[in-house]
Amino acid sequence: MLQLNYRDSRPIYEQVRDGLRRLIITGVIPAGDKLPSVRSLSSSLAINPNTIQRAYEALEQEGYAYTVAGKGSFAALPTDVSQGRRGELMEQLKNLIQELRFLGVGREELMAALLAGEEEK
Amino acid sequence: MLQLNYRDSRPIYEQVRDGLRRLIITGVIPAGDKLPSVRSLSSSLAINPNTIQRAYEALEQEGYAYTVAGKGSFAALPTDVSQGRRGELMEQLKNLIQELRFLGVGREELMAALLAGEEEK
Amino acid sequence: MLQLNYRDSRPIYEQVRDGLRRLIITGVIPAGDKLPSVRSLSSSLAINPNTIQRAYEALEQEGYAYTVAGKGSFAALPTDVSQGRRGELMEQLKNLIQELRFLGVGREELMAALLAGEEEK
Amino acid sequence: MLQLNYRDSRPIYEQVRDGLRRLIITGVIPAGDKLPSVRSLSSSLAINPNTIQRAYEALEQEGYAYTVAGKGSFAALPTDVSQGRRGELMEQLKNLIQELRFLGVGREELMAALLAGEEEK
DNA sequence: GTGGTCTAGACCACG
DNA sequence: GTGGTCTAGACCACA
Repeated sequence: MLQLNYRDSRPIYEQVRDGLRRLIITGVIPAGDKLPSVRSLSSSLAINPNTIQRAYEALEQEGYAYTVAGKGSFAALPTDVSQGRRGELMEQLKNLIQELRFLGVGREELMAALLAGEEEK
Repeated sequence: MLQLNYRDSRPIYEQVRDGLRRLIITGVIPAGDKLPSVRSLSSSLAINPNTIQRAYEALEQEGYAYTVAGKGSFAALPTDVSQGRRGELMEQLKNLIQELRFLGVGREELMAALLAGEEEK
Repeated sequence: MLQLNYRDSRPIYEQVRDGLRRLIITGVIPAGDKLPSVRSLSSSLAINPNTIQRAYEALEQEGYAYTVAGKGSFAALPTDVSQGRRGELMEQLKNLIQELRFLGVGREELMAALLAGEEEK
Repeated sequence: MLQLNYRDSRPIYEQVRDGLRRLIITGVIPAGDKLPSVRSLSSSLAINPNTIQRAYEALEQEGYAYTVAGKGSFAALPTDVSQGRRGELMEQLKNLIQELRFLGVGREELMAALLAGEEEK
């Protein structure tokens, strides 16, 4: 379900966080559905539970998930995602477009990327 | 010329690298022009030369700069930038668009960001 | 009558306790009136009776309610509330005001909050 | 410098966080000053470094401190404190006043608390 | 069974 | 020397 790369410089908990976020964004885990438990994920990924929990805390802080003690963690609604996250992404987008344009990527190609994302969804 | 933020979680050398890259992308430092020397930057930013050196090495690896022994570092042409960097950015763009769409950002707003980046340049 | 929020980090029994306390404070349940029975609350909230029971015990310890064996629990008089609770609240108030002042909230705004609370009652 | 209570139900890291926050609010640690290092505090309080670090992370999230890797953590400006924290405190204040009024505490006494906080500062 | 907290101890990146 | 990350394993509160 999740792909980890130990050679990546990003810490494990960020990789787990990003992987789970992606599952939520892509609809693999619909809003309201339960995320894998800390323990099950830690054993299936062969990673310490503390590390997994840290990923969940980060995800919760962003607003992509919420946790009910004794019950588990669940995917939140898109409207629950923090405004900070939104602003951060828009900032990233702006910089990304600027650099890609510098590298000679045409507007058409960028448009295509925009629409491609559309279809996948 | 460069703005450092000690409160940023990114290490200093990454901030220097990103700052220089941005100067190149925005055309403040045109292709072929000399980048500030390690010594001058390290003294003007009050930072250890090793840290600056590391930023230059990273920039060179990405292809945004090249070093001439005894002469200094220079801004490279857009076409010199590594293919790896390009692919990475396109991948980022795809994911970014997907997440923003998930968060309810309309195609129009994304288009606007794309065109806005255009004007700034 | 009571609003539970499973996404709240507070345990359920605390939410029940706080909710009941609030009903008493706001006069929705006047002093001497019977509180809902453990059974009725547990079924209407779809919660384990043990959890409800725990909330009642906590409330009783604070002095906001008292239990008559075989009859149920009842809202107590304000004068029955424990001195410990009073002192605790005054301590909280002092700290709260100090922090708000530190954050730049003016005396006027604090005054307004004080008077607003008055009207609601 | 900090007072811990193992009999308190609040987790240690919250006690540390609250204690440090208080030191900042009261001006004992002025804005920009360095907070004790994770290691020094952990040894002086005889607590595991991980627990201390968790307190620092929480404090940073609230905006009361910021961390520079390899340098330490520092007290932030009041204006850096998150808006969420502000709203939370105002909500607490409202509820607190309501309960104290219910318990028979007069407006005069509340005013006094407000002004007392003023003097201490 | 679930998440929440804590300890003990380790290695690494950074400056 | 500093914080950042991770592991291994433990106990507790909650429902």
